[in-house]
Amino acid sequence: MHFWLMKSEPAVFAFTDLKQRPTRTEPWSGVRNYQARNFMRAMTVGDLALFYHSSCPQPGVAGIMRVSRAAYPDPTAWDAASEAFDPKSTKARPLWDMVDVTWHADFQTLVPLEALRADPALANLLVLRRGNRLSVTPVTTTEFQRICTLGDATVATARAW
DNA sequence: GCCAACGTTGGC
DNA sequence: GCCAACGTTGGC
Repeated sequence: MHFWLMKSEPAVFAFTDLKQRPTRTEPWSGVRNYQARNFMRAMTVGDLALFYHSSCPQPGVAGIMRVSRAAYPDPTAWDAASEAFDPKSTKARPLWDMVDVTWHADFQTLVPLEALRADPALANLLVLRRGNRLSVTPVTTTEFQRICTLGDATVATARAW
């Protein structure tokens, strides 16, 4: 069991969008960074991930999702019509992977970026590092639980630990 | 819109 | 393999 933080611009795909999907599940496509891809490859089904809203009026952690399918090839990479198209990736030799994520639990409140920064217990959180741009990062158990406390997550989350 | 930080690209 | 140029990210 590992914990992660995954960024998305809410104007493109928000936490509520995930919750409103018919199966509350979405493939996390479009990651085009090797380090982030490798983190996704390290994920296992059942891992929990914080859904982080970036590039928006209120950046912060919006809720919790669960990895529901391990890494598999990202088809948007070989779709010429996709913004995430990458000619270096082919069906025969896929370069980019994605995982499926499923809504897991809401927070009572969004945990704003400034609250993450203000918390001494989160001093080493990777997403707070200067200039960090990784869209997928690992989070320690302690950090994950701390952020859940800040967000006052529902009991469903507590049971999953 | 600005700009710092970082990853990627490509010439050499 | 170096490194400058470029593009992108993301907070402010």
